[in-house]
Amino acid sequence: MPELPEVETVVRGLRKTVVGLTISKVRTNAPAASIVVGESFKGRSFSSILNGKTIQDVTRRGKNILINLSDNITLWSHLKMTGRFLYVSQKSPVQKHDLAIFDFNDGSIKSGNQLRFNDTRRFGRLRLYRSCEVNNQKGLKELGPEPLEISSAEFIKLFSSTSRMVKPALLDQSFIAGIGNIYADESLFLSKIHPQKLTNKISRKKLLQLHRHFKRILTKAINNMGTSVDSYQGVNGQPGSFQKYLKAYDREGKPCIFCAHKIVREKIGSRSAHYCPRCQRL
DNA sequence: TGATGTGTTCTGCT
DNA sequence: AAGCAGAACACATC
Repeated sequence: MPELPEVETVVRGLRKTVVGLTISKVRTNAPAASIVVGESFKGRSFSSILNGKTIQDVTRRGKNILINLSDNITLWSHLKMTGRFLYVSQKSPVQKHDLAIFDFNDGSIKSGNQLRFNDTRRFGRLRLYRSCEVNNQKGLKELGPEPLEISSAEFIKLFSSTSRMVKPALLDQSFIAGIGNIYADESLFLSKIHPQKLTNKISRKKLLQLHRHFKRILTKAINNMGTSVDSYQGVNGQPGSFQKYLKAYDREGKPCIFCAHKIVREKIGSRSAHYCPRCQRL
């Protein structure tokens, strides 16, 4: 499942492969919901807008990918659960779930590769907006702070500003952006905080630990090119390797690394939470 | 065959 | 107002 480290890995992969290239052709094979064109384009098609545009840079906001194109146009993508960008040879067979295929001008590039947006579950999105309006779109404008940028003081302030269970809060993109189930469970485990603990009832000391731990975990996961417990792959098809460092997520029934008690898995805030009931007390 | 899980958005409840 | 539950989305997997 792509969360911040996986999305960051994809962004870095796109920077290495397609920045500087000019789009020469776009083919789509997607349900209407998967590809959205902003109203200011007045009914023009996705492919006609993209044709001839040069990819200038690629950035990330939370779990969102922003591909900035020439003429102040931004291709905004969210991978949801199974979305992928793959940079592959034009000869590689088109897959059933390749929803969009981008060809590039040859120019000086001789690779003959193309970029494909593939999504088996079709929850992922590609959206086109003018760069000046993209940040005001629903899904981007209400995002909370970036976890790798927030200071410890801001972090403590954020947690004291509300009273809600910490696990659902961490998953709430408007509370803090980019964290999903894997890294929420991992950071709460290392900080020894129960997932149902209320945000404003966590001690300052524990909050500082949580702040430090999730920065450390996210950074280490990025360095390992993400976590592949399911189907996640980077732009070149490579899996991540952070799964070998998981201590709580996907370890139901296995011994806690601190006390050997079994890790439990329980629905909290309608999402499964993995934690050690002995180390993480309410 | 049917339940499950996954991120996000939406609706409706308290 | 804020937070929560549940549904919906689409599909593979078990």
